[in-house]
Amino acid sequence: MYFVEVILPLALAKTFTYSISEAEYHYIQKGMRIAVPFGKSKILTALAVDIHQNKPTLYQAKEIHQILDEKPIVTDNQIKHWQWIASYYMCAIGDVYRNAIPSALLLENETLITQNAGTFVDERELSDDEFLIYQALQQQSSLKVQDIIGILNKKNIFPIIQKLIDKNVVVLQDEIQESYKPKLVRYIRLHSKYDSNEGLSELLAVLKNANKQKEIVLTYFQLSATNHKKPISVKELTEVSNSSSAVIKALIDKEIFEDYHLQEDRVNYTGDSDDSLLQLSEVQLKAFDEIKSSFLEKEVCLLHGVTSSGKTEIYIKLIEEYLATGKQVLYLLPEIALTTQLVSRLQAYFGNKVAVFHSKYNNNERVEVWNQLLQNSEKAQIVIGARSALFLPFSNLGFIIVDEEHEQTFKQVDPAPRYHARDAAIVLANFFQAKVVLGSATPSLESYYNTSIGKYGLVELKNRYANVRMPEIVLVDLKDKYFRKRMTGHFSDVLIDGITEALSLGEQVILFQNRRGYSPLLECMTCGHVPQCQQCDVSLTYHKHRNELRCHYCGYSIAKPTRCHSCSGIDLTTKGFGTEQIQQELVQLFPERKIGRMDQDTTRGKFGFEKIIDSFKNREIDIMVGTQMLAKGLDFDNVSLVGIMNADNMLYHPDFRAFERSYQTMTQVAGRAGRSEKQGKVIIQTYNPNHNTIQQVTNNDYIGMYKEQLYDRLIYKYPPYFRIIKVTLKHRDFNKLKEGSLWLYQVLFQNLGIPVLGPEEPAINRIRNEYIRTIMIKIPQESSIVSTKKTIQKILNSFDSVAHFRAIKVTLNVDFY
DNA sequence: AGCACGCCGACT
DNA sequence: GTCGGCGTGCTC
Repeated sequence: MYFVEVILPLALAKTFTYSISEAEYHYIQKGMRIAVPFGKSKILTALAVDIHQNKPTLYQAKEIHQILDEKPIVTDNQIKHWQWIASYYMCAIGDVYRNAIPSALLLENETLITQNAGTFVDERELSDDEFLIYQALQQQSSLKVQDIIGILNKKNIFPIIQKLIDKNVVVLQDEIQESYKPKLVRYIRLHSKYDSNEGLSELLAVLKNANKQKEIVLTYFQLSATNHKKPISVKELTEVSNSSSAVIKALIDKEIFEDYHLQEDRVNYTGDSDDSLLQLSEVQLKAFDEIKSSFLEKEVCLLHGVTSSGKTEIYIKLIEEYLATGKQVLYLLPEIALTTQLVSRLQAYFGNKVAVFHSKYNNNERVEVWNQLLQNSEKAQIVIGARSALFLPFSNLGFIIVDEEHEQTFKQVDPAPRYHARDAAIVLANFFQAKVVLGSATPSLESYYNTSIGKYGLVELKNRYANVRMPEIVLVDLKDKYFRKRMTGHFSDVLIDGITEALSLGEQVILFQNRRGYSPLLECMTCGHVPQCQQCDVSLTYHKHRNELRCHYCGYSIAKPTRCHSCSGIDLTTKGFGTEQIQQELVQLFPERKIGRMDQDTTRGKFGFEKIIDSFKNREIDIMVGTQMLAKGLDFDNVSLVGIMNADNMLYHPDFRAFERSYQTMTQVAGRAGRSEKQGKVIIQTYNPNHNTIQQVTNNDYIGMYKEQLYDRLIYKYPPYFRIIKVTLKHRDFNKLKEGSLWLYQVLFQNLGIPVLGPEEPAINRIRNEYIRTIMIKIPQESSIVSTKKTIQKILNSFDSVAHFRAIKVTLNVDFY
């Protein structure tokens, strides 16, 4: 009796046991994928984590369906790391597995049903349903399970298919299909009969009357001469000869050329590496040495360097050192900062050793990076990626960089696993005895705190690279400006003058407005009614370019009404403002200038972001209006002025991190100003110019902000002094939810003996027709996290066993960000 | 999580 | 009389 223990890609906490043959027992290794039957009709891609001989007592183990790998595709360290994530972030191991592995490696469960050609079918012997399937198969050669569900309008179709199989009417085919397909590139070469010298003259004779074709043949010879026998792709030939594929096809048809295919990596860098130039400045060199000496005693080092202090060069030198020792390097960045700018900079230095991994890469590209790592290939010595790159099969990881360490996007919110990539990276590094550098101009309070207690090393860069000065920050008091009628729309006279001056000098301007859309609200002037989302507890946002009202939570949208839905009044006005309205106002103010906008609405698509960035870099755009996105590690060397339209809506977010985040965002946005020799200027418009946070931004006083906020965190019981677990409860029935959350709160409060807050109705208390309540659990430093989590899990289990509450959906967010 | 099963109320 | 809502239990 032999068994394999597997993880399934489902939100199930436990592993499952399947029976295997003796031969399979000797073949299967931990980390291989195995297709297993699950439930009545499903086949899932499971991951083997253990092979044993302990027969389960409570149930009959099913046999596996098929072994999918010849070698493990997941390493022991990965499984260990995934298990840590599941337990620390309180989610199912299946959740981690599903999130970690490229979906192309989770095979599609696509059973194809085809007609059994060999048998004669007596239609009279078929039931109605069976006949419908039979008939459909006369139209198309194969059907998928989903198709049949559609045809019969039934869910349980397997008994019917089984009968058809028994009657020899249909057969099942290829149940499991690898969805990863290697990319093939079409190449071209001269047909072998023209290899000789006589062949060549013969060829020119044949083409005497076909000029275009002759041209291509000549280009081909040119290319093969310059390319030194490297294969010539069809794409290259058409481009260089400036012809069409039709002409090439004609040549292939004439048997002058022949085409062939070679497998190629989608992710390929072809430029030459240039490792001669990078020289660290004295200051950088000092920081570099400090980091290295901090690594002698500490695993993690925080590199706190003001914007434009040249952190990237230090990273590059560090990477170089670890590469030299044969180790792999992981470079984590927030998704949004993963631009071609940085990637090409690294590739320029390290050539083809750099692999990139992020969400805009398609499935096939991800599998390629995965496989390269698995083979410890030269091509993936350095992986640069967003948080999910953490899950790749590293074998010899030596060094991790978490750049823009303070970014909240490192924390995954939905779906589970709700992990923080920075923290999970540190754990991963521990498995490999690897070192970690956290980099930021505005470190998170948590990380800076960890340096103050000696857990992490700290290295600081206090000046900008090449002694570029920090930008000058000008505060504009909006209250005063409105009072004195110095405002044009949302622009103060100071800001307009600043923009005019910068533009007249041929410089570019960035304007930051932390809100997309035209204006958030449409309000009836007669009765004050504001249109609401049907499914969520929010007002709809007005989007002018599509003339519609849209919900930013569920995407629900309606055309902009001409009359108030409530009183039919026609006097509707917009309230508040977003990026789109700023853009409109700019068009009025600077009609001859080109104005761009960067937010979620304008950066869709694989290269949407890059396109906008590039046109700004190429100075096709004079003024760029944008949201958060603008703040994230982008370098523009011609921007001399940055305007923050309204600093207040950031400050007054109902969130314990609001001030920390406002400081970070404003400082980061401000850092986009004045990158070359000239000092940049930042204009901040605010109603509260004397607010501490605004003053700290103005004086570049990180320590002041840190100390003030840290004190608040201690008083109000927040990180880094307390660990936060946020419990979210959701249900369609308001009263049931209210009862259930109160029950859960009371049990948690009574059993944990630590601060528990709630149950709170969040500001937005209904999304997609589900009501929401939250409970906050605050774990003090002296309490055991592990045992607290165990207790919480137990309480959750008993919550689930109360019949009346079990339909309430509960999610846990550990280290809520 | 997803899904089938089974029990009740609103309809052709 | 049936369709379809959702509460319940289970998946090796």
